[in-house]
Amino acid sequence: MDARFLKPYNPKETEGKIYQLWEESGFFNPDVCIAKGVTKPKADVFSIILPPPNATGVLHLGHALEDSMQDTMIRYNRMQGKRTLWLPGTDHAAIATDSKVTKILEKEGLKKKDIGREKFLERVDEFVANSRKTIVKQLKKVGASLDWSRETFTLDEKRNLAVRTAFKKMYDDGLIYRGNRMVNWDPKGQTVISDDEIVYEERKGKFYTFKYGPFEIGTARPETKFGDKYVVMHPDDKRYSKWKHGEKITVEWINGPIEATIIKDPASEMEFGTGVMTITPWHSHIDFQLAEKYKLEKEQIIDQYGKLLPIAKEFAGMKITDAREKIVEKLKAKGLVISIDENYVNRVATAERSGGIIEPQIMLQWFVDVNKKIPARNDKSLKELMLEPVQEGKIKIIPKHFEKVYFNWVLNLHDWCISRQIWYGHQIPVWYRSTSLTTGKESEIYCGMEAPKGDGWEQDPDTLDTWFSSGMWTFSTLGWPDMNAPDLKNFHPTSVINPGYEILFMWIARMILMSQYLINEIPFKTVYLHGILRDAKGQKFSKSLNNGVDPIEIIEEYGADALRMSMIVGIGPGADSKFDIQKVKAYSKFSNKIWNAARFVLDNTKDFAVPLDPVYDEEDKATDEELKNLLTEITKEMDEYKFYIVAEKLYHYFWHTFADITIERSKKKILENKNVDSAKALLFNQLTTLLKTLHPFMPFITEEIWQTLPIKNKNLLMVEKWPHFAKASRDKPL
RNA sequence: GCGUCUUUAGCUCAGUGGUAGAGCGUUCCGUUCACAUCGGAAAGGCCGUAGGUUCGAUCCCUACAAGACGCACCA
Repeated sequence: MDARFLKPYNPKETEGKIYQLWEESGFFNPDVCIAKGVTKPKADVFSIILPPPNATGVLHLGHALEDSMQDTMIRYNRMQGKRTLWLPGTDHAAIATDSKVTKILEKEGLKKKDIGREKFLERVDEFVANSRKTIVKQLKKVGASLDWSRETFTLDEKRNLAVRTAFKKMYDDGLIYRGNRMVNWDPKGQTVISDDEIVYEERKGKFYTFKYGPFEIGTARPETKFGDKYVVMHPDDKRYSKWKHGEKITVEWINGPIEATIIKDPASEMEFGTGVMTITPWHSHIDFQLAEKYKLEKEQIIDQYGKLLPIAKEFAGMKITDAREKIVEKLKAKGLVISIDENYVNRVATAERSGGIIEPQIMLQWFVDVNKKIPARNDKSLKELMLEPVQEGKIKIIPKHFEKVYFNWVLNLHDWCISRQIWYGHQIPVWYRSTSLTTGKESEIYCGMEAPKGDGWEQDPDTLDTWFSSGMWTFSTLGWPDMNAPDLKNFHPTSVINPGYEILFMWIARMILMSQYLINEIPFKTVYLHGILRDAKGQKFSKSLNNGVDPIEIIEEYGADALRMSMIVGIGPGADSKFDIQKVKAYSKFSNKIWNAARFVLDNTKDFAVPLDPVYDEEDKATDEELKNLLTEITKEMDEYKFYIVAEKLYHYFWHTFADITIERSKKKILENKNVDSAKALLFNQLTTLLKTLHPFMPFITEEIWQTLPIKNKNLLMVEKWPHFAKASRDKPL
């Protein structure tokens, strides 16, 4: 009897040692599994690319949830004899990392602009290297059986090549264009962001009604109104039927009289306010559309720092928040203020990362055209390429209702703004040269893998949206653009991707786009979405609430197996869940239960040679059948990704059938010396079967016990075969 | 405005076309040997509301209510 079994199960003593054992075996790497004969060279393939954690810091509990789920899938399929690859990596997370390091520098009293691009990037690299080390350590603690020999990074050399290759191809195909369009400018982060990086916040503000000539107009943003020389009303609005479209009137406005033009368009809702509005095409999406429609003039009012331009005359140079009240005061003095509603609730667009209030602006940026027909893809657009595989069922989203959500999003998709005015990221592979030294205007443009030959070329200083590179993640990690890379051939399309539903659009959709377009293949067959993990009160984990829980601390106290079970049992796909330490405690008790049951079985079967084909008495036979039936059931459920049910069933069977009934019954038999062989064989066989089936969920303790079992020529449990009783393929006990 | 999800025991959640389950919690009883990180037992739910389909609905359909979320708009 191993002395360790005389004490309660101690995960701390076990986990590090066991992980090392796994790592040294090399079995995380499917090639090693084949080389060592535990996997057949032509076995089916199962592959998952780890959603790369942002290289901005440490992993939180949500990651632990994701890692537990994926490791469970991976271990199950590895035990099914498949060529199984789980590939790790980290994401450079452009804006997130850039702003994080910027903040760190600020604390040191350093400004980004002062130290320059090169020095800044050095600092970021240093920071990221540390974060990545921490992340790897954490993933190992959870027991993640990731193939570390294939570890990648979205910003490393190979991925950089992939990104440039993709950009050039899209550029050459006319899918990437540069244009002056309405974009979301973040004055705080000093960069453009995509629609998906906006977070709307409800804020109480003021809503002003001003006198504008013969009309009354409403606005929440008086500071944008300087250039408003178009007044819009609904064509059917009888109140204004005397005014004609295109009619010009002179009105007294902020800085004196201006000539205003009447525009009749249904964009102005009759029910809203007075039914009349003025427009600011440079700083509003809808106004921009109207301006395009009627070929109206557009004037910039606010600069990129959120300050008013000379058009504001006496207010020029003022920040918008300061200017707002002063402008209202001036209008008041001129008798143009009709009313002010103090309780107006507005949804303010803010930048996800910096928190800055988005100022829509017309700017020259790079975009991906999602509607252009692509000859090489049967004239389908990127939008269609995104819809098709999901519609046709080639990609299955679990839970299914997210497919609807996905379609909805794709159908409403606008061109994707991919340029960012930050330094950290993939620099846009485009170079400009001005032929005329006097104007300094870019008149030559070159897109390529490397800088063009000749003098005077300057690379576009902008970097790409982080999702541009992560969109290529399933194949850039496997060797693309080398279409003959063995990993790409073997492991793509990947089997499953397992992110939270909140990045269905940002990431999943972009991966389908990139994969469909660049390699004409789906990126994954199944999207298994998980929900958001919240605290016990149902609040999101966040820094401001200071309700964070460190998964490593939980593991230190209760063990990785207990944490993993608590993250799996009863948490269905796409469902949010509350983290409760009680649940972890319950499964750490379960760990101990397994431990002690193993001790009992080992103790009572130590001098017993388990026959290959044991003869069971009647009740043991029934018990044996019961477990076989359970196995058939859970194997099916595992293949259907219902591991949240399987884990619970195994828990229940182990505790309330194996421990409470089978073990108790065996005690009686051994004591009375009746059918002892049957009892002992059953104990041993059921324990081994249960260890195998529990292994994907609780890898450490099951492996630890497995290591002490008296079985000849046994391998690591992680590469043992998942039991299939239907085929009557039994182990070879002593 | 368009759309999605949730509503089951005190709490957190599974689940099934034939009048319900788990974990934790509560109460009681027990336990010298695999395990006090234990065993046995009990209490506790007209499965959000109202209709419909059905021999029969918690499960399917419709409406409603409450809560959460997504998208668009917000002059």
